[in-house]
Amino acid sequence: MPPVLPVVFLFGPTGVGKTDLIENLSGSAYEIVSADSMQVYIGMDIGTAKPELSLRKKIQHHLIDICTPDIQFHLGEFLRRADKACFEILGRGKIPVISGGTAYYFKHFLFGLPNAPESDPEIRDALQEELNSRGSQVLLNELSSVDPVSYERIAPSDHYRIMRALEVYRVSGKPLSSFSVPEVLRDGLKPLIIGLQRPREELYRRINERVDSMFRSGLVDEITRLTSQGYTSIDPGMKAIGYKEFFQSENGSGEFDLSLVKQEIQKNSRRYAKRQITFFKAIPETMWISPEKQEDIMKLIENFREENRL
RNA sequence: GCCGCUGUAGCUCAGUCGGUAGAGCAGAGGACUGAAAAUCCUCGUGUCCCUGGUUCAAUUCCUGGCGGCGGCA
Repeated sequence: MPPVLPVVFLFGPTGVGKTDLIENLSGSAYEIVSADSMQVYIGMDIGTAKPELSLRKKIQHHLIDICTPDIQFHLGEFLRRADKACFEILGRGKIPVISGGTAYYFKHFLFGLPNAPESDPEIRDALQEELNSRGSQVLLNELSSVDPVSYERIAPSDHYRIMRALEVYRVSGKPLSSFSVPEVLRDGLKPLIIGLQRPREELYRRINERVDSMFRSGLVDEITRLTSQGYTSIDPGMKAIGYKEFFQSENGSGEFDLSLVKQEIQKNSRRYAKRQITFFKAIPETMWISPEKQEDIMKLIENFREENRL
């Protein structure tokens, strides 16, 4: 019998108002497990809209500031740490609240890891090198002979997934398509899934305003500090929205057109929010609700906690 | 005031040797097998500025207006 794991999901697109809701949760009854692939990085505070230290003091947060931006954080690491954190929180007699915007992490927290082997950086680099020097057709040909099922499934222009499929084959000797994808909830999981949504227009307005306020709070200083620490566009953390745009717009002399950078960050954030919404919609048993309905949401969470009293 | 250029999708513009039109961006929908803030797929009807004329037919040619931009005064 696996241990029972009651857990609250609180997710929604960037800028929807997750943090504001968490402000209302009691730190003696709940702890937060962040499901955010970028807030894990130390020193990236403003651009990732990390919760304030004061909030993190009021209610314990996990999986924030756990590695430096040169490290590639990934799904497997998230699941290991999130599971561990959740059980520890339960051990303290509290309910874990997984909150964030990385939909992929939520999905696999529910269903578990895919069975395919984890990535191998050396093979991945080698594949990238082959792609650059020989072109995608060579990789496509290889994929069609080694894993025709994936070849059919993956768009020819989706180099990212082509490389992943070849990587799996080179690592394991078996095609990616031979590995099954979990389709039922993990044993013992008892989730309350709350999805936050707002009218699109309102969400975009909030995103634009939040990017403005990031600049007022010193986003440029943050980037300057990170680059002076030696981080460059190739570091995994620097691929985040709010950071990569600075590298892209740099005109060689170390100068950037700030208003252009800001516009790009706003645009990329809006598009990201849209992709998040699409992904979240596919997560089953989600109760969609407006973050304005704070009382209702709190009641849902409190009731869930009552039902799962240890 | 005169001369030249210009007015087409939310924005920037292309185009129709006369048969009511199409790109990029913005935007919308979707996918997602250990990088996911990644990666990829699909989606374009709008008084073609207004007016009159020529014509079977005008957004396209012509007249006259009204905007905009540039130059000369």
